[in-house]
Amino acid sequence: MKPICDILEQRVSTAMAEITADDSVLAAVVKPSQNPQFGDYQANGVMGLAKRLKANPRELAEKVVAKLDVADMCEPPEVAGPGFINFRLRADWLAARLLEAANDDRLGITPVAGPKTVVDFSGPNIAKQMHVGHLRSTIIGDVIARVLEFWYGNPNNVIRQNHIGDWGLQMGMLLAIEEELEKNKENLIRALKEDDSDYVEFVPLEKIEEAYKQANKRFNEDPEFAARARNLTYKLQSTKAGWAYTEWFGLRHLTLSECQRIYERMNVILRPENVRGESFYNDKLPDVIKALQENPNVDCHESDGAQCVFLEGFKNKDGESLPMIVQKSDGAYLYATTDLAAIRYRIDELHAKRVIYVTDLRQKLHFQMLFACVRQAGWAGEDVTLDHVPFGTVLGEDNKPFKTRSGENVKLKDLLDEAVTRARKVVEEKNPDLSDEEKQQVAQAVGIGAVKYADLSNDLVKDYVFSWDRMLSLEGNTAPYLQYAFARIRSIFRKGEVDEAKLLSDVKYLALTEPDELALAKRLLRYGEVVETVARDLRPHVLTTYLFELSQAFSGFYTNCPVLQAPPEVRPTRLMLCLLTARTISHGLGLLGIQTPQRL
RNA sequence: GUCCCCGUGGCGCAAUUGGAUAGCGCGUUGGCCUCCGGAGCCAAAGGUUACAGGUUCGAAUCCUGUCGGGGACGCCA
Repeated sequence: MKPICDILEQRVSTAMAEITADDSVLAAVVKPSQNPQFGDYQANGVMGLAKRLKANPRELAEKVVAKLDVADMCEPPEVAGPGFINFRLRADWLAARLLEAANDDRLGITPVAGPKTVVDFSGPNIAKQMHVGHLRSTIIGDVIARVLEFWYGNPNNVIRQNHIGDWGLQMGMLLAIEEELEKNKENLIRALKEDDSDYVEFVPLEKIEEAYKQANKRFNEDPEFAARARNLTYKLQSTKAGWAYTEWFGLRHLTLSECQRIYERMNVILRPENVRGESFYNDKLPDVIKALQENPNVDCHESDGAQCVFLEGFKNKDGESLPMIVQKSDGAYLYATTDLAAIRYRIDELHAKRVIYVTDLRQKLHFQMLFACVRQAGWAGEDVTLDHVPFGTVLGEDNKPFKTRSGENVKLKDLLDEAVTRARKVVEEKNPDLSDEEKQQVAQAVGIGAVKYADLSNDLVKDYVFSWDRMLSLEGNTAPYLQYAFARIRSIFRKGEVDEAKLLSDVKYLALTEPDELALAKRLLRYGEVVETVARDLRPHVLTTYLFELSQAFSGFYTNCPVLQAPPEVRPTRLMLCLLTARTISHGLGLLGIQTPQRL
């Protein structure tokens, strides 16, 4: 079934087309009503049309209503205010749709064919532990991929790409340190291999990260070291046969294994085969420069020793044309170059028709220039959509970027540990009778869920303050609240010893009469249009808001409508409402990468 | 200096991107429930949507300016 909004949109615009000769686009602009007194849905488009036709909007609306065929699903529509058309859904139609949803794995949501889409997210760096700086991109990117996979009904249509930082000077610096250590047989990377043939099992990334910081310092203070680092960078990039490449490969493998563990703990779907790091594009970079220089539509030339692309409409602080540097004066390439190579690869090799970048909003200008450049170069045609999904900063209680007391970036590993520890206390309090193992599983789901939900539940472009107390609260718009709601519904089925398969096959109609039943039913049926909105606008908080409102609607229903003690003629209907609510919460949280334990 | 983003009851956030009387949670006040794990429920108080203009049937949303906060702006990503 299509979302109700879309069904009505189509019906109303058809009616609008019948009463006007104007064949330009006729948008009915159907939206859910904010206020129940105006019905369930409203069409706002007639007022816009009236303006174009210089007609009286109310009269026009009456004409549209006369042509409108919605008797199967709605009470007779009403014209109200300056020209709104209000719709109230019929209880029997709602009931039929709910049964349809209940008997469908996709909750009655029809997949919509979409473009082949690349989602670029996470992007950690080699030799560094993942930290809060990677939190949002990783969480949000995964959600976007999950939502599009579901909405398109075809997981193969969505390609996750992890554009890791695994190349460049910082690698040379680290290799320079390693070179010194090896002289003293104290080597950093190889020591791990000797300890264990599968060095993945031992990952003192902390040690490597320390060496990395040391290398940065040395690089700035010691010219001999700096020269050696540059030389090793060159060696690394010029041949796969040498020591430098081998060491680099071990380092990379080690870091990625650690990342993989983090992704799995976070319930984020991102696998080794999704990794296309900077190194992957290395041999494609010279051709990027060449292609830009030879492209008659692109102004790419040398400036102050660097190769730059100059794009119209971009100015620097002196009001001069702002260059996008694609090759430094020393011949090295930059992230703009790799991003250009990546975008070509995604369009030409992966056949992407839509590319989505999930990064913090400080990179906005970079992506504007990048997109402008590939458009101008003709590498991305009109059939390709390029999106940057920018997000704000995670702040500490002091309203400054979230750091440890000593001013370091908070490691994701530590953050996840603390989330689970704190969630364990909540579980301990709520349900002390669970087995130790189950408590730990639940704590995992609740803790990680809380962190993710807090990140997703407000507008992406805004900063938010990281607060354990708020995100782990069982009250308000949080993951634990929804997980608890789910667990409570599951407990109804346990207590009533309900055979769900039998319920589904037995129930042939739903008797929706109570206002709370109807309100819940209508809320349940809006799930499809919510998923559609998230897929279209890439705004996950629309989904969190919906799930919270759904739970509130359920609360009202549950308070006023007994389920297990209900008389036999209404009990199946109410059980079905419970079942669908639980499934919708679970499915929605699933799209957010959050698990729903049966008990909490 | 230029550009971008943000500003909504005491606090935290929404408002389906121009729709009707700006909603929700926390907190506050008063009431309700001998009931499926209170995730309670109902009611009340609390708003000039930072400010000033403008656009139109209609503005938190669009335009102009001001104030406040954050960010970006040539060899980092």
